[in-house]
Amino acid sequence: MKYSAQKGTKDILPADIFRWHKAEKVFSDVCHSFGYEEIRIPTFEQTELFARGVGDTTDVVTKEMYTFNDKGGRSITLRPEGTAGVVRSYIENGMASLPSPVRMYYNITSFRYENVQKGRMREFHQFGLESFGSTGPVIDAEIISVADVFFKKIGLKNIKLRINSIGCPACRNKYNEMLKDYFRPHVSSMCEDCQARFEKNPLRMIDCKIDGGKEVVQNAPRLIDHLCDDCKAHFEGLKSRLDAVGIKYTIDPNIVRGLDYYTRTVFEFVSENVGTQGTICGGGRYDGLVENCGGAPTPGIGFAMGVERLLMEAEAQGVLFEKNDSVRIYFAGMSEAASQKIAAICYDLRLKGIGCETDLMGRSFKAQMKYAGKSGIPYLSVIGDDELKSGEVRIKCMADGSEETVKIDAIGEYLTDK
RNA sequence: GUGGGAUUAGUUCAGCUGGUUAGAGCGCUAGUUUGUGGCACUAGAAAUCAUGGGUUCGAAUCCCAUAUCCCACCCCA
Repeated sequence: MKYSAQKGTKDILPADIFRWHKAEKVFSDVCHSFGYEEIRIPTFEQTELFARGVGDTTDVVTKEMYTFNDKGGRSITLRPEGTAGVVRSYIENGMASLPSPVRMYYNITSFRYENVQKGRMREFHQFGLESFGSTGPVIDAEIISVADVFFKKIGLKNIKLRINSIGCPACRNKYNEMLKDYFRPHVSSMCEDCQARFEKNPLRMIDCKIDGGKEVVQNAPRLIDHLCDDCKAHFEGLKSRLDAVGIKYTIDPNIVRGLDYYTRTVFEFVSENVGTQGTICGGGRYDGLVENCGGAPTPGIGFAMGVERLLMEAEAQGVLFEKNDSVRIYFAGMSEAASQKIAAICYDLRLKGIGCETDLMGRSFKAQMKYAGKSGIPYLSVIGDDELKSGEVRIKCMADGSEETVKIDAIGEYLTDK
């Protein structure tokens, strides 16, 4: 039997892991610099939470969830995103009593049963963050700047920020009615999807790929022009805050977001190298979500970033990720006695936090040298009877071939100074 | 759920219109005589040619189905 990784899943191999470590480090550092602390939530939750939180009419919930009954008869779902779980945790752990805003970031895998394509997997990784308790546009702008700073720190260029406001339930309902009135005479001439959208979610008709080019669609009233006064003020506040910091953006009235919980601010960071799945990071405000999940009315906002997409973009842009070689020195042994001494030396060095390697294959001296050369380990030392007798070794710098003599007890210090 | 392209050693690929023991580069292991590497040379291991059927005297090669991979629709990170 030949086993293979399941459709839509991928191994992250040792040869590539340094890129992930780097991205994770930068993300957590940036989040910490804004005062966010990490939260780790479970991989699965009760199905109901996602149906409630993400919205039971969304594609994610209706056709993309990994749902099963466990042996106790509970309906379990592998998280399709992180927000619902964080919200659950916020409520369950009484975080409302913590100083506001409560800010958390996370690094998780998510699961969606979808057809695979470029930048889209069934198990994928997300960096995300959530902030609870603040209504003002100040936090909206700050969330966006976390992502912006992160992209700069990673070294990505030309990631475009697009923002929009989809209003509060009040202005959105009013707008939906307006849209329906507008489209009603034209529905019959539109695509099947749009005919379905007309009843369920007319907002979506605006960014339809098929009918999008039609004059009727292009001239349709835009939500951004029909916000209530409060929502309008909020959006203006966000823009002026972004301007103040110098973050560039474009207003894209077509950003809708497919998760039901969003209100007011929605945004995306988009690239052109990830195929048609260009959204590297997407997020927005969700003022009704905590209450909807059983908590006290609490405003919230957050984003999620697709790590695979992020790394793909980094690769496409030729961003360099440094790989720090943790193994500093290779010891080649000339005899059994030498190799026993080497084992003791290595043990000591590792206690001191210095990485080292020696032969594990029973190789000849020559073959050990070959391995040392190919492995890229920066320093080399040969230990044989002479060294055992003298208590001194010669340490060779592989890059330039220079050698220095060092007492065996002082190898650690020698390497630390380098 | 719907389309298009692909699937041959660990990996990247050859294998022409069906014809004996399926090849190469890279990688891997060992050696090129015993105290200094990456190179070079030599040898070796490694493939039920994605899986299951079918056509044929004969299939990696032709046909069908399934799976997986890549890309796209939809949707999202």
